[in-house]
Amino acid sequence: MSEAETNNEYREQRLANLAALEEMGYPPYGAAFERTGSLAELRESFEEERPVSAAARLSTVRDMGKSIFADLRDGSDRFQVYVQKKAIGEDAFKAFKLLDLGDQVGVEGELFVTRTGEPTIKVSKWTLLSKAILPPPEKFHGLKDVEMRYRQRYLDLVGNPEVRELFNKRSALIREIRHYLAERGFIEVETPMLQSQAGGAAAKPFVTHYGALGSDVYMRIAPELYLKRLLVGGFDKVFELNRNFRNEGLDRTHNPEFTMLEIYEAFSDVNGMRELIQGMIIHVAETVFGTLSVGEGDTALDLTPPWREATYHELIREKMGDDWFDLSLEEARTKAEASGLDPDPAWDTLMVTHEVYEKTIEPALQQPTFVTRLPAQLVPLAKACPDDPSLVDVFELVIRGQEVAPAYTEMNDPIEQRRRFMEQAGDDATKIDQDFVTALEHGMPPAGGMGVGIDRLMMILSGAEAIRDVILFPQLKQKSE
RNA sequence: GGGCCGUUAGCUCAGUUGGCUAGAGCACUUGACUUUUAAUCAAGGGGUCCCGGGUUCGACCCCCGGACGGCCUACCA
Repeated sequence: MSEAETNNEYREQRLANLAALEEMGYPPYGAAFERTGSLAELRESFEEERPVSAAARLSTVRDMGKSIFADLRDGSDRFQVYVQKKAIGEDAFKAFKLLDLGDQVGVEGELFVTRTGEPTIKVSKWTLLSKAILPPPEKFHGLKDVEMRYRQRYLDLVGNPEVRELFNKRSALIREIRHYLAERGFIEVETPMLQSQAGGAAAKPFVTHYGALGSDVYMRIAPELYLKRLLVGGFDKVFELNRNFRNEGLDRTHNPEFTMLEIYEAFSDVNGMRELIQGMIIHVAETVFGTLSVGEGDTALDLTPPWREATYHELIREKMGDDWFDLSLEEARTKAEASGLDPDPAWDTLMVTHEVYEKTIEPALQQPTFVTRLPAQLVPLAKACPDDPSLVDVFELVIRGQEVAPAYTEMNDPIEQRRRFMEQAGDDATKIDQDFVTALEHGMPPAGGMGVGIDRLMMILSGAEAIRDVILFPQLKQKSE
């Protein structure tokens, strides 16, 4: 798609207009331009006969012969300008007619209200700021082609104001999260994205090569093991809000690079994390979206606290019957199959149970739910429940069927941690992060920790159906010739 | 990775049981118009019907292969 190179009538016409404007003394790519404010600010502070200047993209033109109405559009609003031949002179008027939709222009003039009640700038002088050589997308329907919307997101943003609004909200959400955590004494840190061991989760990493060291390095799949090192170092409230990379499939809820917030608090535990995340999500819902309810009808979401809390076992029993955990493997498998699942013959009871959870229970948890006390085998970096060593002291916050935030009372026993790593790595000591275990051996305080998928949180709060709708430039395949 | 669906003008979309010059709206060009706002009116130009191959007297349409996208599915702490 090299349409910039395509010779089409639009481009040629616009280049001809550019040349003509240049000839008339309008350099096509102007310099800084002093504006009274954004178009939204002009509208808010409207006052008749006030002299103002504005700069924005030309979005529609209504040519009446000796006068022209045109709309300017910027990231904030639309505003009408009125250009009169008599007012700006014959040459400037003639030149204005050489403008094309999409051109960036600056105008100076006086505010007034038209006969039909439209706030308008009566232009006394105009400046060309940037000539658009390619035409904008269709003005009424906007840009629909999803592929172009993602590949040329700038066109999506120009043509579809609701998209721009969504990304404004994403920015506000991130700002409010940082604000919320800073207010509670957390400091933001930056830990390596290039790691020699990709730890902290169990996903396939991207591998790249570091030439100067002559060795392969991995893009991080999680910052967890570095943040915990900082707990050892005495930072007692830390968070990192940045990208993780996972070399896995691409679908409606997965992008290979995604934004993760990880939070660790020394001397706290999973209960502290529960208070923190509930308060944080309510805070951003209120400040950014102005409401604790999202959507309507069957899928309406209500974030009013307190949120439901249920143990993993309770949810399983609720769905599969009180006797589920007394069943033999065969009986469990049969019952799972009766629920429409297809358990792998090699699986044990734990795996069959987890399949039931992931396929039938989690997706059905519409309202915010803290799922607690998960089987220890599923979570190697969490501490066991004091009353039951087969369970870990964790929660997974599920909203709208999606896992938004897993939180743990963190494992800080170096001996137990090494044992679990070895188990996970199939006893291959080269695959475990020895430096991390060494850090634990120096003594990590008891702590609560949590990861929050920011893209998914954004999807939930905005009602977006696909992760690529909340990521400015989602991963797409490269076009090959 | 597998299945289904889609790709027609710059954009948004019609359409053809396989037929002769492939349509509309916006956009563009020319003309008219000093309060319009998806301005209006008149005239006009614009197409590799995603790409490659096949069948056919004839393919945008049917068949095979491919690219890209969407949905579902699989994988994914």
